[in-house]
Amino acid sequence: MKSIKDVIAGSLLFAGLSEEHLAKVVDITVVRNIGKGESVFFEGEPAVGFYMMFEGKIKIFKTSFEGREQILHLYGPGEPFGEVPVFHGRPYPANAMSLGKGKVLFFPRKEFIALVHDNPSIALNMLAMLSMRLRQFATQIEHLSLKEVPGRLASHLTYLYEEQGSNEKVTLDIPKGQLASLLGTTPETLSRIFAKMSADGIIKVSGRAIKIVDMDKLLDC
Amino acid sequence: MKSIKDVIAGSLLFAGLSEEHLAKVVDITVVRNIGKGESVFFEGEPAVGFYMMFEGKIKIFKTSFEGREQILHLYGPGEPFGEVPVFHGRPYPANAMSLGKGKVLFFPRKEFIALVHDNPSIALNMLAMLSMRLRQFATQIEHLSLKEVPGRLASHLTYLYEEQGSNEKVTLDIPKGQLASLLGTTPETLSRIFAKMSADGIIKVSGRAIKIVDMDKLLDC
DNA sequence: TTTTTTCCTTGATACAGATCAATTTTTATT
DNA sequence: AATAAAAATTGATCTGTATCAAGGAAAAAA
Repeated sequence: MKSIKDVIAGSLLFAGLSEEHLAKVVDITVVRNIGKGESVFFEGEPAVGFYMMFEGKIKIFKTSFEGREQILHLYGPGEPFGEVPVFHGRPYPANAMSLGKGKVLFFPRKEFIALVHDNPSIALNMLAMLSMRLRQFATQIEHLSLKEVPGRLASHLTYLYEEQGSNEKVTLDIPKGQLASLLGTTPETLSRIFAKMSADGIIKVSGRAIKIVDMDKLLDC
Repeated sequence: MKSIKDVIAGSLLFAGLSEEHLAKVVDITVVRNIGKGESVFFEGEPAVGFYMMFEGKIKIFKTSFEGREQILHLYGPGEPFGEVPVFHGRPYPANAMSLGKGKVLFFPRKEFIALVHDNPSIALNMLAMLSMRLRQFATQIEHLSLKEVPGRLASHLTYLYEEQGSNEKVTLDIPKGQLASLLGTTPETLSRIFAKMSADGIIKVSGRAIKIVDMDKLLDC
């Protein structure tokens, strides 16, 4: 089991810090246990700091008036979230809810800002972090607007494929209903598309395990 | 007519810099004239620096394989663009094209990074900048996924309403076709919705001038 | 293991919005 | 002012996907 310090030191945000500075970071961290489906913060809530995933998985999402949900991000251990308000004071722009049992680290705003002043490299890491997220968002907007659901699913599967490395088999790391919300569609539609892709000999689905049978066809979606 | 220094000093990115530092910024800037419809950079192109709008208006956008276009941002004087690649080296994530005749300022990556080292407050300004953009993107994703086109148009009109202040009249600052691309729809659909809203007594359209007749109904869209 | 709950799938239907096509209006150019 | 080019509108049609509804499978709890 990883320690708080392990996770912090292994994160991109705090990468390259000296032992001394790392200790200071650990010093201001607060650990919090979260249960399945528990909220860490809500959209519009005033922000007094930001978080980093310690154990488990969290979703950052928006909800419509009618109750439909769009996932913006999924974060795992070592990934910070809720940092946006830290740098311009406004409330949290979206909701954060745990997908399972887990632990999060909390960094109070004031103390963190002080740390940044001491350590400009944190600011540069943070800039890189936010830049990466902007890029991801741009891709998500592109997909939502210019691709249809099969294309978005195909992109996600190839993304998992590259991430997971092993042969032609990928494993979904979230329930299919949540994947639907991430792709900007409904569970019903996603289910139908999985069925269609299977019928077309593109993939083979058994539970959360997806075998990519024909990568070329998949990329054509 | 504003000078280069005026625009730089008035930008959020370089806000609060001393005269001395401002001079250094001006020192590394390169001015470039751009014509209507001219591209400043393309998606995938290696980035050697970033830009700031000097005169005119620029759109940042993605295009689909079939040629449909989604605008991610519209920027005017004083607003930087193409900064994302500066902080993690990868190529530009989208295209930039001028909407009319104008001028842009270019900041070479290397020189700018050196400036940041000298002046940590630039880094903090940049963090605030990127945070704001993440927030805007989150809203855009929310709208694309959870709202229908009339709702997106309504949001845009109320946004213009707040920005422009004056009575119940707002003026579109871009052609309607470009607005369609910004809202993630087609010119045809947008045109129909304008017609419908007019028929419903919500707004009154004459060219680019929109009069908001019934704000309550508009917010209900 | 049995029960309960959650998640997923499949069918039938409805609709928002894209696309194709043609015209009109507006803006730019000579 | 006349001509050309670009932008916007309107009609007809088609399709992807949401929604409503119900049944089945898997996972969690007892």
